[in-house]
Amino acid sequence: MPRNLPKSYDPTGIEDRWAAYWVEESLFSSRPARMDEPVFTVILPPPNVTGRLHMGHMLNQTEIDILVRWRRMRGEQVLWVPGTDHAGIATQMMVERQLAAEGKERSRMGREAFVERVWDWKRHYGGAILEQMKRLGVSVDWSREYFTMDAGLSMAVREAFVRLYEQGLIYRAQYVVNWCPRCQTAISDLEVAHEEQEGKLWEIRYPLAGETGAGETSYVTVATTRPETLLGDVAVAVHPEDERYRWAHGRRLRLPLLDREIPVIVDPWVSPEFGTGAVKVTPAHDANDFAIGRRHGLEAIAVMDETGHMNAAAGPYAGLERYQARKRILADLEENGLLAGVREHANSVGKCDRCKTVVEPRLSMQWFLKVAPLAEKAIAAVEQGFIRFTPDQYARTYFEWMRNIHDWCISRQLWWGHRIPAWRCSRAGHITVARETPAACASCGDERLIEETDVLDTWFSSGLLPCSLFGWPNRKVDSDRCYPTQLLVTGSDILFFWVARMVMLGCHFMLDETRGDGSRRDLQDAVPFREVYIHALVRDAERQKMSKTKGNVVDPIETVRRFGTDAVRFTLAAMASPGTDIAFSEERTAGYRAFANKIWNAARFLFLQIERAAEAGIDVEELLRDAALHDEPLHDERLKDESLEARWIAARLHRAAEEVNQALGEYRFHEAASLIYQFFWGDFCDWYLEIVKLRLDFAEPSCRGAARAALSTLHRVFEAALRLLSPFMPFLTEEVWHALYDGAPPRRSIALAPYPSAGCSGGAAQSDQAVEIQMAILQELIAALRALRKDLGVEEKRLPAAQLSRYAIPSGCLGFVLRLGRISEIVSVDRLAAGSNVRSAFHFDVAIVYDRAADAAAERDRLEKELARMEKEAANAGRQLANQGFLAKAPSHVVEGLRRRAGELDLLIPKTRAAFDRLNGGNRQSSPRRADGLEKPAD
RNA sequence: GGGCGGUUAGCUCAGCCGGUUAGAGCGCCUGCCUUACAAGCAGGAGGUUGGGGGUUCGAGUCCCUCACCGCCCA
Repeated sequence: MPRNLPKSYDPTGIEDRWAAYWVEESLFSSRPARMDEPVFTVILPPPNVTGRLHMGHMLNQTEIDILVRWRRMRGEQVLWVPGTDHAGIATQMMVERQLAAEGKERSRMGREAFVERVWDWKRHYGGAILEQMKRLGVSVDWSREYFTMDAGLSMAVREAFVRLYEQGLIYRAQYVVNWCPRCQTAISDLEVAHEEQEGKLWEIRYPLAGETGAGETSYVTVATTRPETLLGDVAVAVHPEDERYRWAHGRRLRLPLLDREIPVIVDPWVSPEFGTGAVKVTPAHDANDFAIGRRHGLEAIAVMDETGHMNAAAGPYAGLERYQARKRILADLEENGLLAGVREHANSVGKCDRCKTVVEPRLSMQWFLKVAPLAEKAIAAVEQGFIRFTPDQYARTYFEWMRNIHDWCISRQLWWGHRIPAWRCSRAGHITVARETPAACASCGDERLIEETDVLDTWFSSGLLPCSLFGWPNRKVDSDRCYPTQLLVTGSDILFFWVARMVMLGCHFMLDETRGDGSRRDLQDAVPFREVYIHALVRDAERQKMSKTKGNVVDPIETVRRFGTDAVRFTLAAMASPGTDIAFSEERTAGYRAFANKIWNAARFLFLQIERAAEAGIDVEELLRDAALHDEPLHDERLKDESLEARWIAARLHRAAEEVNQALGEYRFHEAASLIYQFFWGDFCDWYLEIVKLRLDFAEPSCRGAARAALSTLHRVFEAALRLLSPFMPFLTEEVWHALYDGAPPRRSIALAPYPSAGCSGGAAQSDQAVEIQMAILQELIAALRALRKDLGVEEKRLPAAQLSRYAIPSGCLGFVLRLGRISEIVSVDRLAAGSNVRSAFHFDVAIVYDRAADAAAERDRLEKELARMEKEAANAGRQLANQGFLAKAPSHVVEGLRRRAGELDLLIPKTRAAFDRLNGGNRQSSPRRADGLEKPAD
């Protein structure tokens, strides 16, 4: 990498090159070189194998990558394991669509051929999202890439299933489950999204059977939102205390349209306030009705098939699609005079999370996991602090869910996934659950076994990842080193789906597991991870949720192409304040692209100086070699740079490093990003670079020593700052860092270099603080000079003289004050002339000698505002300092600080007021007077 | 219905254990192609911290309440 950089930073080719280099060099593979040391293990939340990278992934991966790069640079052994999820429903749908395009159908090709076809698809297209991750340069260990259907992971899934079954925690039962008629599978409660929707509540008369009662007592009116399920009704239920229906207790009704006789039953579950107070009971198509049916020994009549069409039991309506059936049934009821009324009714409709089809509760045989015993341990693990959530309010959400948990329906009627290891014998229908395909029924020895066709919920396998990825239940070595993982970073949307289930399964299985040395794990070491950081959602710039239908989806790869990965990463980090959603904005990203360019140009400046030094005959390479990887830029005795700016920039670097390290430790990405931004741009570029320009005079023999020292400081601070930035902007820093070492860096990558720390002094030392205070005064002085120039309208090219009182510029600093303040000379005087060319600060009064006055109106305005502000503040301070309560109770540094501030105001207010008064007086004169006047002393 | 979070500059957001003058980026205004950078430099304007009440020597920060917005669960 030559030190010859183009004028502006173009990430395009550079990023591709380094992304490839990091993968080729296996830079982030964790060789188990140090077996005895703990490994900082992180699992990538597996994206769907069908997925394409979206902003949520990029945020997630940027955050993990920053933390992981940071820890790696701090010398920890880090292992970040990437992989993908087989995503049962999504992948099956994808391949079915592909087949449909070829005029083929899954059912006709058979299970084996279909599954083979999905594997084909996976081999061809399944790696897309991982390739995108490679392009983004995430520092994962690619040699450990996983797929949830891999043999080892599948074996763990089977083992987990069998064990849970043997422990009585998995059972098979007829139950009303959430059924998606489009996906044609059961889904879990979590996969149903409830939506408030304007619907209707129909009131239907069920006449008394076998007798013709009179008026109100000749029928019972029920209310329902799903009239088509009426065909499966087996009873009408009322509340036992509901006086309106006491007459109907024990009577029988005639089910409209089908003429089946059904009883009126009483059950306290019925809410008299809802609808008419009488509800139809359809055990096969409603979970609550199913429970009532059980209590009353009622049969369940299914009237729909798995596609949402009416079946034979629906009599004349058989074959109709459910909403067609609803229409027809309503029309027929109306015709028969049985429709008593229709009301608008807002009800919550459950939709399939994946395809948005309205879910149809359906009675079917499914496999369930009894979660209560698992939840108990999962709750204890968080309660006892073995798992910590950030932001911590998620712990409460987690508890809320865990404490109200229902059994988990884990079977799916799909072909793609982990097939449930169960067999049913043909003789008696006994179930045999086994690790290996059994030869005969475990109960009756029947050899005619039928394998279960259902597969497991995808989350069942991802829930096992922390265990299965590190070899559970076989290899202990990896588990001992890598389990528990240290950190999980993920979005709140999968808190229950994934996080909670990993905790349940991890605690359950690992608690039984012994380590390699035979010792048992307690709950503290059975948890799947020690820390969970939950990040926010990425929204668009208008804070709208990104969605394909709205068309406001920001494609990260496209955005990266336009602004560079580093800029996008930095944007995400800078906006990732814990607990707050990110409104992703392109303007902001453009701003951080500018930041990248700024650093690029700072590098160009440094390289130019190195070149100039070399031309002047200085042994630059030696200088740079000595400077490699120094966190203490000023600790080299041979190159002691004792200038104020050198000591200042070193102090700032240490302070920034200390604060960045602390912020990252607490997942405050936005704070870390902003600290680095402020340091690099605000301190290093705006001030230090401008000052150091004056020192780099290699030609003048008397300055050579100082110039050499200054170049060394410049180089060291810049190099350390690159390392500070590297986890946030890995590409730019890698490129510049390699260039800095002219292609022969001390490590293969900046990512393997040490992260800057607060320095051996442990942060800003006493002397550093004095330097920072001194520098702050000089900055204020320079700012005052610049403001004065502007007020007085001094032409850009002109360098007027200045006068200064009450302050002596420290030795060695005059040069840069003149240069940055853009003045020709600065004369110390005892008292300054008064006029609009004067600015006062607590530490100094300064004036610019110029033949024009400032705009009086603007100046008056400014002074008036300043005066008002200061007077208000002084009054406030005065009141507080006179308050005995404050003096007695406030901590001493607060009181001291306020006293000091009051002292400053005591000095500044009279000065400002005098200047203001003078300006008012002066204004009465017709023409602007000369403002260079020394005729009147300032107060 | 239950739970959680939010409301701070034109916009997007910080603001830690309550403590001295509420910050940043972008945008805006003014002037500059000052040899690293116009993706830049310099100077500036911009705030009754959603309303009301309380605790406190002291409240953007803690408590109560109202209004509005959002998320999760049923």
